[in-house]
Amino acid sequence: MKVLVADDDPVTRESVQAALEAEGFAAVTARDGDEALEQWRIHRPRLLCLDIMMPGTNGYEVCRRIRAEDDQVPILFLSAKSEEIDVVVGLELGADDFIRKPFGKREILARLRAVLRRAAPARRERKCFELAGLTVYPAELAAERDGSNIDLSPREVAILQLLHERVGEAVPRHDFLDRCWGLDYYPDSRTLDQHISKLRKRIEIDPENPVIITTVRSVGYRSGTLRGPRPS
Amino acid sequence: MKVLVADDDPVTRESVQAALEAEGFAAVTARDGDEALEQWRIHRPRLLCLDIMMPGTNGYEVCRRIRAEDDQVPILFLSAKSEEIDVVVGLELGADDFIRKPFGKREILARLRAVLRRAAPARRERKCFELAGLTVYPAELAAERDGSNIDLSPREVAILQLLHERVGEAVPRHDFLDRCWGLDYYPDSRTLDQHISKLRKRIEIDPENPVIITTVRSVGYRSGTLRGPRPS
DNA sequence: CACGGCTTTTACGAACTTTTGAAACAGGTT
DNA sequence: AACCTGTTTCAAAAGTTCGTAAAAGCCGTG
Repeated sequence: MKVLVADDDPVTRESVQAALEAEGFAAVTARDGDEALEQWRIHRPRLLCLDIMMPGTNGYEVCRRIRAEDDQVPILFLSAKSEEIDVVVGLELGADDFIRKPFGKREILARLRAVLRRAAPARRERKCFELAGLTVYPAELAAERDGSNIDLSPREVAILQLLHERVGEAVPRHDFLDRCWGLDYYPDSRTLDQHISKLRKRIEIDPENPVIITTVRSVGYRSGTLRGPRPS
Repeated sequence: MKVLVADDDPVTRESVQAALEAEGFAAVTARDGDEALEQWRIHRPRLLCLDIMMPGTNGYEVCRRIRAEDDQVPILFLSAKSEEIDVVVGLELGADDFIRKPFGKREILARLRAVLRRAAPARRERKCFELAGLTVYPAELAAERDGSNIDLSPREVAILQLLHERVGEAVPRHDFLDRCWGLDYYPDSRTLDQHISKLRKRIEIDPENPVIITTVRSVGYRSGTLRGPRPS
């Protein structure tokens, strides 16, 4: 997830960058407002942290210009002088949060996540879905089959969700890694197989002859069948 | 939908008003606590945003007086950046959320809607609610199980309330911190676990095998089981 | 300003999950 | 049948997350 950090003070800039990168964000940096705008156009980060006081174009102005093009992307202001932050500015520019310096690594990460969570598409996942007799409740990290409950880990739910989204399709292994593990993560090992194996043991009636998750050799896995579903 | 905004700072008051009106709410405003009470009697808004520090009758006091007449209407506190929000006091008074200034338009709208959504279906429960055999009396800061009484702190009530609102769901740890501790709280520690642990010792029959509050590893906690128990 | 009662943090073991490497296995080809 | 390729399983190593006791921190009281 790309995040833009704009601050003229190299110490702040770099420490924020380091904190973000340590948590798996890709930080793009800028030294001043104009550079921020330029980087914004190039990278289109999913979130911006803007220092208010910067040489040249200041943070407010950068915000205003970005808002002209995109009124969605979350913007978080950093400021050295708390007194100068004005509530009205926050409301009018569409800022999402303000953080006063000095701030801790934990604080900025927590707020940034809060902002992302809030800005995230308010999509309410459907309450449950079914996969060959197994009812999965994503919000509850649980599933049910024949009346008995099975707890699932977030990863397992993600796997089942992906299979459900593409029922009948052979979903390539790589897509699972992408979706369930995160983009640039690439275990070149038996990780996925292992998860599938464990999952089968818990959700299949007969794990030796899987019905819910079937293997598609040299491609990946599939749930359900194209047309003509008969496990006969 | 009528909303009352009480704040002695005209800038905040007017910008919040504008933000609300832009989204289709009818904002009624008040400059201080007494005016807020007066407007409350006249308009009976469906939601209140109260600044904590106001000349004369402060926000907490306004809340207390309104609660004497109506323990349903959602109340949301605004607080200036410098003051510590006393979440415990707020929870005791029956506050529904806290917002720290300065705040973004999106933040206040998001929180306001969240509060409304929460309050809408199951209005503040009559007097009590049940959670796996435990009857909780929020107003009395107490619970009852098998006839014996258990005293609870406001924080504990808040935790149980959140679990009740989302029975069956795996409620993320962060949601507890947000709701039960308030903003600006970034514990890097086992604070939540500690509270859960203490709570379990007092409310569970067998704290080693919790039934009321179960943990959902890597997510948070859950109470109860699947909501739609049978899609049969 | 010490004391008691809370709450939060620290510290660390226990429990659980994920990853990995090795080896057995299965399907399809030659 | 021998081979090649990709999959499954196993067991153990790594890595996380959780629970809790104990220490530290807070706050109002006497």
